[in-house]
Amino acid sequence: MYAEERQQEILGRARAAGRVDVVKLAEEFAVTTETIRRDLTVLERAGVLRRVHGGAIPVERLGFEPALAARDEVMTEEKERIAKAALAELPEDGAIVIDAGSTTGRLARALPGDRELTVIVNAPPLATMLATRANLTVIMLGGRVRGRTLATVDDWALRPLEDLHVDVAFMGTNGCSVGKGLTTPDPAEAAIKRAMIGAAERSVVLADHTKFSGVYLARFAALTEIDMIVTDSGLDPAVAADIAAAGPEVVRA
Amino acid sequence: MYAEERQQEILGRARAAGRVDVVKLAEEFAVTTETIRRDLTVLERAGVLRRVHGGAIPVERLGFEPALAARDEVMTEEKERIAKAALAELPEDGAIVIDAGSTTGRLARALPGDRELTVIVNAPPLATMLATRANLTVIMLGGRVRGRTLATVDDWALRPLEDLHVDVAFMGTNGCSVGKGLTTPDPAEAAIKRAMIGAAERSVVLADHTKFSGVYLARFAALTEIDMIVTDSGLDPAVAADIAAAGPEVVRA
DNA sequence: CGTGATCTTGCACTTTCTTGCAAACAACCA
DNA sequence: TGGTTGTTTGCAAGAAAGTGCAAGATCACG
Repeated sequence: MYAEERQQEILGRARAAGRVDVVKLAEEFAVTTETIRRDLTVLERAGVLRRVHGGAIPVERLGFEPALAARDEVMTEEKERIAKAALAELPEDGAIVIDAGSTTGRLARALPGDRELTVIVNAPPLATMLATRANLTVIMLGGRVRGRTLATVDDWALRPLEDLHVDVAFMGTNGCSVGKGLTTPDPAEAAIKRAMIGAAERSVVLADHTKFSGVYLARFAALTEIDMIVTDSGLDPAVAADIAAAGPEVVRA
Repeated sequence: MYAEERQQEILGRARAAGRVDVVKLAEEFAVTTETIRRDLTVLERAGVLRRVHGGAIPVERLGFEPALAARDEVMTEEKERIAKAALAELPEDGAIVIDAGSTTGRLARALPGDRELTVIVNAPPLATMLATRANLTVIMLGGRVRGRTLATVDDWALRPLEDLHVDVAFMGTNGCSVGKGLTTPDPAEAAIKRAMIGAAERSVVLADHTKFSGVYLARFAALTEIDMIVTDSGLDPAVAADIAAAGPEVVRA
């Protein structure tokens, strides 16, 4: 196993568990704690982890102080499958929007290396990850960066979207219901999402099945505006049928 | 078998398996490891693979950029001291701009946690790092993200700056000379830097002493526009005096 | 304020990488 | 055909990276 692979895996575990432990990692990878510490240093320098005494935590859950061992990323298996399935909707070339979010983040990571694409994002971590890819042109939407979601919002993010037209928007969501459509807790984020969908020829929503049981404050799209919803096999087929009846094609990966 | 064919085959295997091993490839293609290494170098230059110690990994498999961390491994001591010294120029509260760059990145990392500040950045990694801090409001400038420097450029980054006024701009630079002022290789980045300085009440440049021996394509500021230059003790005092005579206060940390 | 755990740092060892050079090979052009 | 030119490959020596070990510093927590 290469050092980079180990680091990748460590990052994944940190995001999944909300925190990793030096000694445990050393045991599981069968290396010494020094090696793990060096890995954590690399990851911290890359800006994706923050080291703490005994281990490290991913930057995106730094805002909340001390270790509520709350799992940050759940349903990783399903999200991976959803992202893979959504890749089928990628245009051969052209432009896409990728919304901020953990599932859409996996989609971004899985973008092929051999297709010339222009990618519009509003999440600084996504921009960092994608910008070094030789086959991609990355455009970052500006604006105030929300600490919670690490996504840009507000006026400066909205305005460029008015002048953009992309082939496909890959969107995340917090809630998805037949009656209320797609919802999210933050009105500012809802505004961005709405603008993203407005700028796109087709809109594809990536949502694991847990997202279909909640409704949040701000609606950013009705189901009729969405062309496809990619979810996992855990979604009740009856609900899937209801949604499909309301407009979007439903793919259960 | 031609080199080109072999490289395509290597790329195919890397994408299929997620990784390739130098020694194994050498055996299977019946060539020496040097040849394989040269192939991997070609593929890396094409932007489709990332070489790692012992082999290579396709870029789409990598979720973060390890190369980024490696970039600021030179002059770390000096950069750290420069960043610390520049902190003295922070306003009590108010707004600042932090330019993209490794030295300014260290400044960002060292920002105090007890001061209410609005921070304007054009580098996604900086935005990610700072956004989770409770005492900071982070505003990201949008635009196309350059892969080389991970900084946003072009029109959408420039326009918001016209409507902004900040107290201090902390700038990086590639070259700094008495005759030619502050220069950088990329005209698009020069435009952003120029706009940043224009939006700021005071401009502070962070530059280690190696920056004073080069001049690059595009000038983004004359020395008279700069209020202070923070550098390290490795700078020739005579040069420092020349610079100071041209306008900015020179601090040798 | 002490104690055990955790962290840093320097060093050594092994594996891997780079680089200069020469041989092998293909291509090109009288 | 034969000579020239440029590319590819292999070899060998020196450089660098990754890892583990050990000693000392630092931290968290009772």
